Amino acid sequence: MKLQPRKEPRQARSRAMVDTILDAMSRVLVERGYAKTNTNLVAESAGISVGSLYQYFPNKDALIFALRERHVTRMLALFEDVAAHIDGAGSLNSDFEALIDALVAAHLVEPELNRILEEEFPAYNLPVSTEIRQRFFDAIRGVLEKHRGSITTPDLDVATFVLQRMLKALINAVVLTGPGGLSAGSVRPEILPAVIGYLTAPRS
Amino acid sequence: MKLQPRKEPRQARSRAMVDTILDAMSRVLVERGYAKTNTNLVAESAGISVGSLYQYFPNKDALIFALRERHVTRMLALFEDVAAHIDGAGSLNSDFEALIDALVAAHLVEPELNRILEEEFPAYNLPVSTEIRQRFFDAIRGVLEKHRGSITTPDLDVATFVLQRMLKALINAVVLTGPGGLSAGSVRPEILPAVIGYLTAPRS
Amino acid sequence: MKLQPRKEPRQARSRAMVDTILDAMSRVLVERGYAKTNTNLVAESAGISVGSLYQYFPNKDALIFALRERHVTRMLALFEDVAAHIDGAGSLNSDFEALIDALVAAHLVEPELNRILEEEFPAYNLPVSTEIRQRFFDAIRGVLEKHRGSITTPDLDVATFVLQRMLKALINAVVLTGPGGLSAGSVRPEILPAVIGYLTAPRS
Amino acid sequence: MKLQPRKEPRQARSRAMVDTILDAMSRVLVERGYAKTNTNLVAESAGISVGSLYQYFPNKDALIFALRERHVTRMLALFEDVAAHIDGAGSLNSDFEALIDALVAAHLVEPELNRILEEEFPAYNLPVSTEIRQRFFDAIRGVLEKHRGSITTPDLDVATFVLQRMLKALINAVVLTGPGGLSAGSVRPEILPAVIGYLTAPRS
DNA sequence: CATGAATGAGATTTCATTCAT
DNA sequence: GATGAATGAAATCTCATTCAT
Repeated sequence: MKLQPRKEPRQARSRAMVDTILDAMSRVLVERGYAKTNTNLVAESAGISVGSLYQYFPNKDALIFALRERHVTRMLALFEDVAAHIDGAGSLNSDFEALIDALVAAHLVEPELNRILEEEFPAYNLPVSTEIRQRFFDAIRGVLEKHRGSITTPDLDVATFVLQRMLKALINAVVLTGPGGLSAGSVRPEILPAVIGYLTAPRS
Repeated sequence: MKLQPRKEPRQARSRAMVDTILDAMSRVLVERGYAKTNTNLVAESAGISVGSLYQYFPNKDALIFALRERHVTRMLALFEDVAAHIDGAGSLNSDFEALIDALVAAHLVEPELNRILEEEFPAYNLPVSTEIRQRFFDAIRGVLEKHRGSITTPDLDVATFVLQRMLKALINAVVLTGPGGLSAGSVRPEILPAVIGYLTAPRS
Repeated sequence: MKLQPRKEPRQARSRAMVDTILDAMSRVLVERGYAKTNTNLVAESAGISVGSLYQYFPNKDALIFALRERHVTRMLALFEDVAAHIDGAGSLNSDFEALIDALVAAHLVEPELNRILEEEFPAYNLPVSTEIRQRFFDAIRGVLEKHRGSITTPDLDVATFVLQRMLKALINAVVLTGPGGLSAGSVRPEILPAVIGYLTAPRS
Repeated sequence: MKLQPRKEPRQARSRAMVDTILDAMSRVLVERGYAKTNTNLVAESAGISVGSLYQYFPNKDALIFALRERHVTRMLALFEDVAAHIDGAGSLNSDFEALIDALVAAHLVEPELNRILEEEFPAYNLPVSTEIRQRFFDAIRGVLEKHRGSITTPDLDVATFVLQRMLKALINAVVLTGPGGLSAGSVRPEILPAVIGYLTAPRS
């Protein structure tokens, strides 16, 4: 008579393992850089055998993809939390200020890993899943909708797309470059004007 | 009486060879992607032996670096041509329209190569030479200076830096994405408003 | 009741493998000479893949070094066995006769390999480990000490050093040269007089 | 009407060239070590083209062989000069003292080159020419003959052979090891006792 | 004869992946 | 399922030698 057959044994063990492996991958990546990262090293760092690693990931690309996916998901979580609290009661300015803060915070989740993923990575064949992309998109678009009246941009989809690119570029400029130099300090306060400027620019 | 028939052997032959090799590199890169590009293939595609390739480039990285450098230099040439004709007589709007056109044109020099270079590359290991960067920077800054009066951004250096990032991100969005999708057609006309919006945004 | 059937997997397998590889290295070296020896050939001759070879030796030099070390260790073993039996009860003459016999025997362990190792090698890059050297030195010095009284050489360390060089040179002369020629037969009996002559030479 | 067609044009030019090349080879060898020496480098250092180098030497081995040969010949010249002055009027002791001095001097002709040639060299297929060997042999044997009466060694050929090996080993021990350490200072004065001891050892 | 660019076989080493235990 | 030794294709780079100019 078995009571409480533990809980979700297979799945759970699997999840934990997957995370252990991704943690190891992240660690090795950060410690040695992409060029010197290899599956054996990752397995070792995860405290398992390569064979086991291949039980959870069919190949190296899947591993990379999963790590990126997890990283972006974590960023998304942080970002959506903030975005959810934007109720349109605030001004366009204050709402986007919050959004940008959230995005910057999101980019600081695992900054070194983020840098590797952004800079050192052959993005070959490994696009971020469309679902994640879509949710980032939706979060931004949601805020835009709440301020439809104050925005001059004709098409909200296009505006969202443009904003997404702008924000990513500017935030990476702030986050990726080492401390010192032109960027970090002085670029940060320019992001909001750029966003608001674009959204409220007079259109002919 | 012979007019300089001499010949310019060394330099000339070398230049031609270097270009032949870079052309081959570009071809292979575009055809097979970075991951499947190797020096033997490049040499073969250039119609020379690996040995010869290594007579002109000390190693694979130097080859990639040189290709990027050549590509960016070509883009810069196109861009500077246009930028040079902007004399400040036009409006901020029309001048930046011209600048954006030039930049888009520059990004269409070798679009597939450009895509590989932008997307598949360990940017980290292969920074574009600072001279090229600086000249792009100067060209943009030059236009800003001519319109200093109509711009609300306090620091022109920072503004240039921000613009550079914004422009690169948006133009890539236009240029890099395959046909179809949101981008190309609809994003293009948004670049100018984004730029002008940022530069003329009211500051508190 | 099973008596320690356990198994000694890692170490044991590793040892065997290392020996298999060194055997193969030795074989290839003897068959083709150093210049024509390469890791692929060694792996093939060992009946393993190159990859496996590199699991046991980090690079080609380590392989050569290990082979030399093993060879010299085997020679040392043979030599020490004999040297251990020299108790000083015999005459200087008879003791060194035994020592020389032991040394010659030691040099005949794997004569062809020995020849390659002695003649074809960048000795400079591959010094024999100092421990081995020291033990050869000690064995000789031990015998000298037992006959301190009959030896005219003032410094035993120097004498040992000189003897080591002399013995190596003369024994190699006997062992290394192909059959026929002056050496083998007629040089052998000269080694003892040379040694004894040196040790007992009247000093001014 | 041509007078004085220069003198020995072909030969002379050839000789000079050969020496220039060997000098370059020696220089490169000493500067970079055997492993990093290659024909292109040698040609460059000689101030000629590789093509020209191959006009004078059919292949790399011939180059190495010639260099060794030249080096050994120079050593021989120095050595024979001294040996020629030994007229048997002196004692066995003093004559061999002179001989050893000459040999040491000979080994110091181009010490770094000598070291490379002795230690860093795969001697594969490249024995010193028998003529040179023979002349070294004859020089030593000549001295022995002059002291036939005071020597106990039965066969002079064998004695010469043995002496040659002993001397080479001991002198290299003195010459090759860097300053400091056991060797240089203290081994040098042991060479003569070793030689005399061998030659005058009482025989049963 | 001289030149030196071109050659290309070949050597070392890496690492994603498999599979017998 | 886990293990990790074994695999071997593949990649980078070197250098003795040739030969068209």
